[in-house]
Amino acid sequence: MELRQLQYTLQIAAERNFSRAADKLHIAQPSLSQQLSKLEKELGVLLFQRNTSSVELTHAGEKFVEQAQAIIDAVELLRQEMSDISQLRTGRVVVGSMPITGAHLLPHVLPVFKSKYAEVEITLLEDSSMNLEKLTASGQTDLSLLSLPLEIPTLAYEVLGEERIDLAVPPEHPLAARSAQGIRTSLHELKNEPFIVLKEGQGFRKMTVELCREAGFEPQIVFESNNMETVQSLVATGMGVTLVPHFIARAPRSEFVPVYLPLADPVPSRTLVVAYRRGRYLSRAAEAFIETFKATVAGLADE
Amino acid sequence: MELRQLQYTLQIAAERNFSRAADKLHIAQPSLSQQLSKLEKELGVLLFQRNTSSVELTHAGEKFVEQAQAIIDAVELLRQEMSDISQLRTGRVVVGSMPITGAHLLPHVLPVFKSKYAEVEITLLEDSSMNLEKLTASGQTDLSLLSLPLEIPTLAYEVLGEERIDLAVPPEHPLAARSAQGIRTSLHELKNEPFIVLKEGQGFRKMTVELCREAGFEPQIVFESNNMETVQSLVATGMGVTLVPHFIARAPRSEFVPVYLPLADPVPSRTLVVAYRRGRYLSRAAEAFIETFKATVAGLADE
DNA sequence: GATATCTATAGGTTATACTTATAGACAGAT
DNA sequence: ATCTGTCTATAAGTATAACCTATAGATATC
Repeated sequence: MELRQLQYTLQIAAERNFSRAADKLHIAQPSLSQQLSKLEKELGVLLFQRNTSSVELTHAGEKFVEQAQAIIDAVELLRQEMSDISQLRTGRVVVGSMPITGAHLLPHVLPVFKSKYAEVEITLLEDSSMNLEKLTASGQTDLSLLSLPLEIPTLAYEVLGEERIDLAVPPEHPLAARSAQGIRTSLHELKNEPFIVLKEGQGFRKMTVELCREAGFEPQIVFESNNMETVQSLVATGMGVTLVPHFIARAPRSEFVPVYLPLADPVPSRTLVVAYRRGRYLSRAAEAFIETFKATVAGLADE
Repeated sequence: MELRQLQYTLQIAAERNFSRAADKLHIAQPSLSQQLSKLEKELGVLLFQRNTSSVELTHAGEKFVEQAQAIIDAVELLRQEMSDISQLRTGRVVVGSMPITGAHLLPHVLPVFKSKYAEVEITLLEDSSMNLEKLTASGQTDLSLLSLPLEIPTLAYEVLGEERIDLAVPPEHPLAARSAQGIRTSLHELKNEPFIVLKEGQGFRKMTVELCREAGFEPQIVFESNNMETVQSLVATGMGVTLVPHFIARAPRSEFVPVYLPLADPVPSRTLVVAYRRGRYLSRAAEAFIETFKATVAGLADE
C-alpha cells in the first residue's frame, strides 16, 4: 500500500470517473487503472464497482476512502509541520549561558529574537562555564554563551565580540579621582590593593587572577563570593577592588555601586563566543539565534 | 514523502543505529542512508543528528517520529480492516426478497448464515418482483430472491431450486377427500372452480393465471387480495380454490387453514433464483450468502 | 598505532510506475 | 441498426528510482 495509491483512490472516489481523475492527477488513465488494480489485488477487495458507464464505491471502498482520507490529511499535516520548522516558523533552541554574563546580555537579545521569530521557543539554562561546555558537547544545549578559551576541543564557536574588562573601585578610592582627571590605571598599579573576587570554579575568577599574574603580581584576595553582585557591593562599601566584564559594569543594579574605571593599554578583554558541538548540524532556529546574538552584541559594543 | 520512508525513519529512531535498522528492515545500510537523506532533503529539515559514533533525533525528528507513528498505525488499521472484509470477517449484504416467499424461506437461511459469518450484516428489503428486479439492476440490493422468468436482461442469476406448486382447497371440498385416497388432481379439472388469487402486479398472480391458461381454461376469479395469507384464509372458509407455492403450503400460520393437495403430472413448479446485476462483482460476503442460500433451499426441497 | 565499526558516496542492476497505442464494452445519435 | 464518442482494461516499451555491492572516510576501542 502506497500513499500514491491512497491519493489515486480518493481522486477516483471524488470524480467517479477514471479518465477525469487521471487528468486531475496529471497521469495517464491506464496508470490509474493499473495502480488501482494493484491496490485491490493487494488488499483482496474490490474498491470500485465499475464498467464503461459507471464507477461506484463498494462497501469496502467506502470504508477505505474514509480512512484513506484521514491518513492523507495526517501526512499533509506532518509535511506542513516540517515545513514550518524548516521555514523557521516554529522550532526550539536550548541556550546555555554563564549566569553573570547571560543575565546582562540575554535580556538584550531575547526581545529582538522573539519579535522576529515569534514561534521559536527558547529555553535558557544557566550554569558554570565548565558545565556549560560539557552540556553543549553532549548535545543537551544547542548553543552556549561562553568566553575563550574553551576547554573542550570538540566545541566549535563563533565570536560574538570582544568585551573590555573594567576596574571596579570604591567611590572614595584615590584611583577614582585620578580617573576623573583622565588618567587611566594600569593593572600593575593594583599590586597592593585588596582584591574581592568570585569563588574558584567560575570562569571569570580564573581570568582575574591570570590577568594579575600577567601584570606581574599575585592578587591579595581578601574576600570571595559566588555572586558577582555581592562582589560589586563589597567593593562599593570600600572593602577592596575587583575586575569586572564591561557589560556588567554598564548596568549596576544595586544601591551599593562601585566606580568603574577603564584600564590603561593594553586594555584587558575577553572574547565572548557562542559555542556548539563541532560538526553538529545547527537547526535554522539555532542559526537564526546566533545571527541575532551577534548583531545585538555588536550593537552593545558600539556604545 | 513515502510510507516506506516513514517506516525507515521509525526504525532508525528505534535502533539509533543505521546498520542495525537496515538489518531489521531487510535492506542494505546504504539504501537506508539514501532514503533518509532524500526525505530530509524533501522536508528541508534534518531528522537525525548523526556521526560515526551516535545517532540522535533532532527537535524536528522528534515531532516527525511522533506523527509518523500515528500514520503508520492508521495504515496498518486500514490494511487490517480491508483484510477483515476480504476474509469475510466483516461485511454487508443487502438482500431483496418477494414478501410472500422471503417470509417463508429467509427464516431458514438467516440463522445458518449468521452462525457462520457473525460479523456480516444482512439488510432485508421486501418488494414486488418487478421492483426487486429494478433495485437489483440498479445496484441498490446486492442480491434478490426471485423466480423465473426475469424481466430485466441485465440480471444474472443462480438457481436455488425448483418449487412445486400445490393446490389449496377448502377442507370439505370433494377434491380433498379424493386426494386422501391417493388420486391427484389435474389442473384442467379446476376449470369450473371459483378462484381466489393475488392482485395484479404480484408475480405469482401472473403465474397462476398462466398455468390455468396452459391447462386450457381461463380461471374464474371471484376474489383478489394483496396478501397471500388472506387468500388462504378465504380458501379455508370455502370461498374458492387457489394455487400456492409449496414452501408456503408447508407452514400455514393462521387458524383458517385450507387443505393443500399435490397436483398431478406434469406437476407445475417455479424456479427460485438469486439474481444479481450481470457483470457485477459480488463481494465475498454476497457469494457466501448465495452459497448458504442454495444449501438451505436444497435442504428444504428434500423434505 | 592497528583494528573494528559506523555512516556516506559511487556505480551498476533491477523493479516498477510511467508512457502511448489499442482493444473491447457500452450509450446515445443518426 | 449502425455509427460515433467515451469509458476502462490490456499490451509493450521507457524512464525513474530503489536497490545492491564495493569502498571511502571518520571515529571509537584495543
